[in-house]
Amino acid sequence: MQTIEQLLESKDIRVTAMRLLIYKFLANKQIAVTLSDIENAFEKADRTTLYRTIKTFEEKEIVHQIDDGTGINKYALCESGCHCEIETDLHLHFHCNNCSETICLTEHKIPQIKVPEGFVSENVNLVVKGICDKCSGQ
Amino acid sequence: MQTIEQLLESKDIRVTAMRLLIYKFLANKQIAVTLSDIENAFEKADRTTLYRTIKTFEEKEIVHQIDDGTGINKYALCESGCHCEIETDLHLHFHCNNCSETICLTEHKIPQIKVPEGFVSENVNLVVKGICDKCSGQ
DNA sequence: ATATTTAATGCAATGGAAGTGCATTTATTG
DNA sequence: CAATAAATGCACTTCCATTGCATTAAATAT
Ligand SMILES: [Mn+2]
Ligand SMILES: [Mn+2]
Ligand SMILES: [Zn+2]
Ligand SMILES: [Zn+2]
Repeated sequence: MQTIEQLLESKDIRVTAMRLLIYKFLANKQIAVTLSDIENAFEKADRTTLYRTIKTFEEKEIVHQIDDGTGINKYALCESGCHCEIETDLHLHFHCNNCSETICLTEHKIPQIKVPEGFVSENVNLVVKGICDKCSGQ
Repeated sequence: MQTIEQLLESKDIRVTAMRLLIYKFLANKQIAVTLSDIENAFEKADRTTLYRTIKTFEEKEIVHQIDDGTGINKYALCESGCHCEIETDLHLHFHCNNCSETICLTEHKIPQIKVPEGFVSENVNLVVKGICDKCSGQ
């Protein structure tokens, strides 16, 4: 069991107060968040700092960006030990048309997708839209 | 074999010079195009007109919008007789990381995706990224 | 401990793209 | 031809992502 500080350091991310706060914020969320979500949670902090913090987290692979089709980038912590760039680690995302929340279905890996001759698959983005468990009333 | 005019009329789209031009432009493209692509092809036309024409085509289901993860909406003609809203008609899209082109793989339908209990799937977006046939040199 | 260097943060500004209100032109219909 | 409705053009707005540069804070060397 490592502390957040240790995790950040192990990924070559220098520990700052802001980074710890943002990490904890993401860790507490069960859903993917937008930059604005983070902004609203930390009103005193500058938007740019939040933006760059997320980008740093993304580069160092403790956060992955999610394109759920809303046109707004969302972010979520990676599973510990995940390698988002590897196809076998890719999970699908669910976007609720009712509450607009987007969640990682980390248990649901993306199936092998066949592409035509001559095409090389490097990455797959799979987003399912519909009604989430909370909104479907069950 | 129906003319473009007949196709538009059958979909309740009034025929105008601009609409015919845009339709032909889309029909000649083998790849999905952005609004800017259309803008560049028709410099005399106003962007709003092009925008609204595409939106009309989309509503009337002769064009589908593609979110390939670049953050810029792309559009492509639907197959004749397709119903983009129906899950079984959904095909996957391929985005080339080299030439940045996005193409419809209309032959490749999206496989049935399992979602957890309580979730209801209404729509699926599947984008494969990698190297296209032209760029892979084969 | 202090000076030097490097990284993080804050502020201001930019740019791209989507979208809208309203006036004008064009097409349709009585 | 007059009346009506739709399409087009122009100006403007909003939202989000991104960058340059000055400032502050942290890390390292002296
Ligand atoms: Mn995820
Ligand atoms: Mn397509
Ligand atoms: Zn929901
Ligand atoms: Zn290519």
